[in-house]
Amino acid sequence: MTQPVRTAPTLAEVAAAAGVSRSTASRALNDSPRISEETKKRVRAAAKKVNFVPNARGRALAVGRTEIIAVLVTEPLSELFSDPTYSEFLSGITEELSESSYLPVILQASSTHERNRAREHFERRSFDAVIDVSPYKGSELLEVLRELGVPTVLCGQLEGHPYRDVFSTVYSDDEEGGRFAALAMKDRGRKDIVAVLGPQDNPAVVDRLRGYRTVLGEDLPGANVIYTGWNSGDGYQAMHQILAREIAFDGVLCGSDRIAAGVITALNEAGLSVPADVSVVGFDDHEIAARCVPALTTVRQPLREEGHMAANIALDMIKGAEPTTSVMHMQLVQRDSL
Amino acid sequence: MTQPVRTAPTLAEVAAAAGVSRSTASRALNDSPRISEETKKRVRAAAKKVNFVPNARGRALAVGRTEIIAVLVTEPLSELFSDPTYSEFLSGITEELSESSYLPVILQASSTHERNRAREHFERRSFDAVIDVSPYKGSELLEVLRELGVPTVLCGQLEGHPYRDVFSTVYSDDEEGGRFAALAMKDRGRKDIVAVLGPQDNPAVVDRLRGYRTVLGEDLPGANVIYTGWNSGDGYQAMHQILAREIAFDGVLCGSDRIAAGVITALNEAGLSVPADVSVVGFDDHEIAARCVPALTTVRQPLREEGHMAANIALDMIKGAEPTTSVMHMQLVQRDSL
DNA sequence: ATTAACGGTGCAACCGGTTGTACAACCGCG
DNA sequence: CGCGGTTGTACAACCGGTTGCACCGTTAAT
Repeated sequence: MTQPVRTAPTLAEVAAAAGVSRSTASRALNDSPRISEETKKRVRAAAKKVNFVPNARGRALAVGRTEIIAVLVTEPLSELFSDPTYSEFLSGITEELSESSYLPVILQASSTHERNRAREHFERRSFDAVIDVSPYKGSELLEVLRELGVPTVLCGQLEGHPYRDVFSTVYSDDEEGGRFAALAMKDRGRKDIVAVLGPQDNPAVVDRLRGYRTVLGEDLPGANVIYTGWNSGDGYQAMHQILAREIAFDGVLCGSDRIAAGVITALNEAGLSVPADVSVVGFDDHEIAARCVPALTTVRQPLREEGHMAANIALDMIKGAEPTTSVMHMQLVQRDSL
Repeated sequence: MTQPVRTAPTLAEVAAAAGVSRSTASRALNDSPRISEETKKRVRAAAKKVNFVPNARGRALAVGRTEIIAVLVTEPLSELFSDPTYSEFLSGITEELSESSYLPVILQASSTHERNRAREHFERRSFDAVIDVSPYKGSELLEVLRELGVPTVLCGQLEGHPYRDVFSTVYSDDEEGGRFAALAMKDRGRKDIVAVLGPQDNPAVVDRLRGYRTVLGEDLPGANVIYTGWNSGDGYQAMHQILAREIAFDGVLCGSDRIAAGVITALNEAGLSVPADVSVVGFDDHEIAARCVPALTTVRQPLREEGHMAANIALDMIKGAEPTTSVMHMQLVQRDSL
């Protein structure tokens, strides 16, 4: 039982233990070419012996970086948590940054109060870069980040791209995804389409619908478009509403795989067979998609790759790279529900 | 259109603008009693004028604190995200800390790789305290934190309390919650009980079951205990299995409100009425509970308050307080499903 | 009138690293 | 032998704040 509350060893102690100066110790540990192999070995041994780890605060001050990247979440956490696509995306970020010395941390800023706190820490330069996961809200913060010149990556397309020249952007081409889903329906010969989408104010939803329309035109009448939440329960309920209307339809485009799962359940309960009577196409290629019965044909959104991309761009911007915009491409995953 | 990439003003600039020394400027801004009101005003005006915000890195080095508290998540994010109780708890932490100058950040450490990264940043003293949201896994990290003497709060009861003397602990009394739910069943005269719980390896589940058993004894036979996931779909499926067994039961104890929602759906589909034929009791008092039909009787877990408590303990420990253990109490919320 | 007390301020050291530059020791060369 | 050129190291400044202490000018007490 070693006693804790050990005070951390400093570089000076390492230097003393190795019989060199602080500067030499620092260079040795940072593998500077100016230090002899001999000395490096001795310093490394000393560092290991006293369990030296460079103090983040001192290092940050000296090098002008904290090596921490904030992943900014401006939605309520509960909303974030209810959308499983986020977790995939966030994992992508973490995964990529774990190759570097940078640490991603999630920063919640949903309430005004929280946003003010976040703002303060941005002003204090607590983070080297910011990845904004849902830049649709909280634009005051974006304004602050712009003014401060903090490297920032927006995940999602901003209408009118007000910050295009200052911030980088990463997003999946939702319109393309919509086209892919709609094309699949069309190829299958489906003519009377219903769409059960996510929230109407969600930009991705808007874009996907535009994609649907590009392909389907009047085969997807406005009355057949329903906006709802992202969950299977929402899909279930929406499909019940549609069935109650007693309109004819032979295809359902869904805003998420979970919506699709609910839709299929409702269809089955109504005695309709998928895909014999009705074709269903999901969105996201969430793990639930493969487990559906029948397995769900869906549009895969490269979320993890998007995370990688966002992280890499952030790193590049820290090194001084210019802002860029990169678009990730969607992909149709053929399974059995079409 | 002001141009960005402004380099941040330093304390020296403020001092110059106010015609005082750096030290005086610092004290004035920190409201030291040794500075005259006159001077404070002048310095504050100067600071405001040049938009001064103290640099986190310099400040951190000087005061020995980063003013950042890590909320450590050792489960996969997806798991965290699938459990809505977390979001409530996390909000509690954020809420409480937003009153202080501390910033909570979520640190994901599910993979070994991520854990190593986290470990490094702990060793570098990047954070003033750590709140471990799910201390059941990743004990190597706990060991590191103990050795480093980083103030740490564990959220959840650890078997054997191996770190009781070093870390603080906050948890809800799950066993008590189990007793409350079971007592309600008993008072209602229910004799044949079924339990649809969360994952078997979850400590809260174990404790709750113990609470059930304390009250019900043989009214809850082992064969009637089903372990499953936390979602309504899981509850739905579990109840189907139970119904297929054709055993007699008149009460269902559920591990979460969402499980309960699924259970009720399944019961209704089977032609059983809640609460006339079967009583159902949930857990958590999640928002879904009040919206259920019939409205769900459930055990309220004071998640938000638990978050407040964890945050406060962390702050106290940073100031040097001894580790403490605090138990939050459960509460039965009577509604219509019993 | 001298001095102690005190409020207000500045100097300089410090937190823990990194880095520009000076310098000493050594080499080979003319 | 003296020179320029390497190589390896140390000194000291610096990053941007905070803080112990000395010092100044007042005013009150003796």
